[in-house]
Amino acid sequence: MQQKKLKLADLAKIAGVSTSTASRALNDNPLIKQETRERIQKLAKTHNFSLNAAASRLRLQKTKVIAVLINLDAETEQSIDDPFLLKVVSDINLAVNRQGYELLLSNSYMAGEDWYGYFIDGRRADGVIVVGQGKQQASIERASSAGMPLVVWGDPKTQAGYVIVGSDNFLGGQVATQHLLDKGCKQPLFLGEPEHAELGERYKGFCSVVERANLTERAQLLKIDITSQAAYDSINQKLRSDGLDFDGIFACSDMVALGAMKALKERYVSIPNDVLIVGFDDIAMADVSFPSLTTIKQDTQKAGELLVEKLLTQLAGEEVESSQLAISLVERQSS
Amino acid sequence: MQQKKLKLADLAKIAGVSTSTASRALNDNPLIKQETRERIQKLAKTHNFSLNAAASRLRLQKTKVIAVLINLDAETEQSIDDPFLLKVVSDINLAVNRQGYELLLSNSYMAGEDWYGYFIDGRRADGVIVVGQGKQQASIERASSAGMPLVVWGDPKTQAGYVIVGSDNFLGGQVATQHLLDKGCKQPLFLGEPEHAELGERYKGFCSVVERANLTERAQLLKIDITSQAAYDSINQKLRSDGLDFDGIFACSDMVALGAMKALKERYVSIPNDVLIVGFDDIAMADVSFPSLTTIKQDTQKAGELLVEKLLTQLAGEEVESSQLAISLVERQSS
DNA sequence: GATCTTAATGCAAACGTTTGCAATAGCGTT
DNA sequence: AACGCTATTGCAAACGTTTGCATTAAGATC
Repeated sequence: MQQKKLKLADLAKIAGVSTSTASRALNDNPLIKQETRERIQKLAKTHNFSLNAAASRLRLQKTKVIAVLINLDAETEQSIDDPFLLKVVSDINLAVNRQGYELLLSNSYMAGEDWYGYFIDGRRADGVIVVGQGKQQASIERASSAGMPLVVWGDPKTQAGYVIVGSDNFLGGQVATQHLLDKGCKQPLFLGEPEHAELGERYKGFCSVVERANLTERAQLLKIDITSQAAYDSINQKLRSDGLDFDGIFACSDMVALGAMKALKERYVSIPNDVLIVGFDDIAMADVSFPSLTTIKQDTQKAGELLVEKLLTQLAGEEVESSQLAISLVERQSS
Repeated sequence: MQQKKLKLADLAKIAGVSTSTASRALNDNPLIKQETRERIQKLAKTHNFSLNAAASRLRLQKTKVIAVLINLDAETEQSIDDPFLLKVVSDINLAVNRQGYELLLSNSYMAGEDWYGYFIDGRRADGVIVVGQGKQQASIERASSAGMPLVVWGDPKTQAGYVIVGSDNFLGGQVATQHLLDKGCKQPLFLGEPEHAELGERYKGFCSVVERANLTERAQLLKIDITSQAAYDSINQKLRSDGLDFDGIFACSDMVALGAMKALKERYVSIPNDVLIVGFDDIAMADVSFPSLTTIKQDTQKAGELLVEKLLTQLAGEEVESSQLAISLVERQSS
């Protein structure tokens, strides 16, 4: 079994130095002679010694932890199932680790109302990355103005008192829609939820292109919950009631696009011959579906890096600004 | 801006009691008069007071944190992209929170070799949930025999010195394969990686059913990396070199199944008329693909709850045993 | 050889909780 | 009036680091 936990003092005794020296040695403090440092570090390794993070955090008043707060709209407790969001979290995780920080995975359920108190005063994390602006914008705003180091994954165009990193959703909407038109679409349909911050920008992009092409009369908006199931259902229903009165879909996300695609395929509407489809996100499934899905790619890896970098800069006391990530059109069979 | 952080002593002073009383009051210790307790709790709320978790952990020698260690096979640093794994993590997160614990998201990159030292001695977490047995079984074994509270998501049939929670993969393989045969399949193909712990069991289930039906001669194994891309590539290549010499596929995961499906559809092989397909996991995409994918559903929510429950039981000092989750066949259009 | 400088190390306080034990107050019993 | 009992509360130590300051050792300078 495990022998009793070594503390720094024990290690120091073994090495025949004081705890201060041991501490400094482990932190590679140049005050300590190079040789001594190496000796103690080696000793620590052979004895499987680890510093007590709790003690260290108490003394240093910082945690080397970044909290990631997944901001679910749902009032209902439920796990995330959009693969895109999960990908974002996973890429943040990587970026966080690469900077030598650890990642506390949290959500509004744990953090309660007073995020500043919970995370910062509570010494659970040094800063927070919020994934998804959702409807809790009030909580974000409050935490931010309380001085909490904070970066949000959302739409950078949002006018807010906090730093936002996100794709250029407006441009993405334009590119996607323009692509539809270029491919001959005359009756474009937007499938999504314009109330939502990021998706709303995509819709605005859609509208601007449609207007420029004088197609406003023939364009449509189909408002749905942003799940593939809802997309499937509502396209189905629309086909039943209105028939096929559109020839191109810009879906607000890939999951939504895939749901719509399924409904169309079941009714033998040919993609891309009868209806063109463009999605958003570029999740793994976009490439694997049949026909494969044309989409707007969001660079989640870059996103993760940028979110973390901006947060660390804030922690260092410097001012930071929101920024927008470039998007790119990935052309596949559905268009 | 933020006024200076209140400490327990300050709150106590405001309330006109000692810190001990304040501490006990916040922890609802019955030593303190009911009335006093309520008064102090209310005061804490109005002043946005939060206990310093670092100090608390130092003193208590426990963290109320559970670490989730994602055990990637890949030597290459890379983010996870199998939606199923992410779903598992997300459901663990929920279960962890429901028990009043927090979730530290980690991976072998951060934890290094000496997991016990890093998590337990380092006072970063009270216990660890490992997702995926992967190839690091040695690290797991070592941590476990060092006495680390630990539960692994994997295949419960594995003979190992640690507690495992997982689906009945063998039975799942049998059910899936039997279903193929019931639907008239005469030349079943297993698509996956039999070396892998969980997938290997699925393959064994496949074999046992095939044997019982005297189809061993006509059954095939196609060994691939477990990504949809690899599945797509290898089915493509197989069609080119061998032609269509199978009429049913049991894919080791839904992502793999979807990759295979795409290859088949591109060559106008009809699903389910020419080839039946059954997957494993029941990710969201299984329902949305066209044709929708018959699959073996794993109950990730139950998994999350069970993993956490078993870990907490271990923390309480009791012995725990591995256990198997029931699986179920979800029949859709692909079969 | 006394003094100064520099390099390396040690001492002890502080971070903010929790808790065993001691202390106090209030009240009934003899 | 002294005592014992119970219900509350307070005192002070301990958890294991880190770091400002003091100290020591060793070499350099006059």
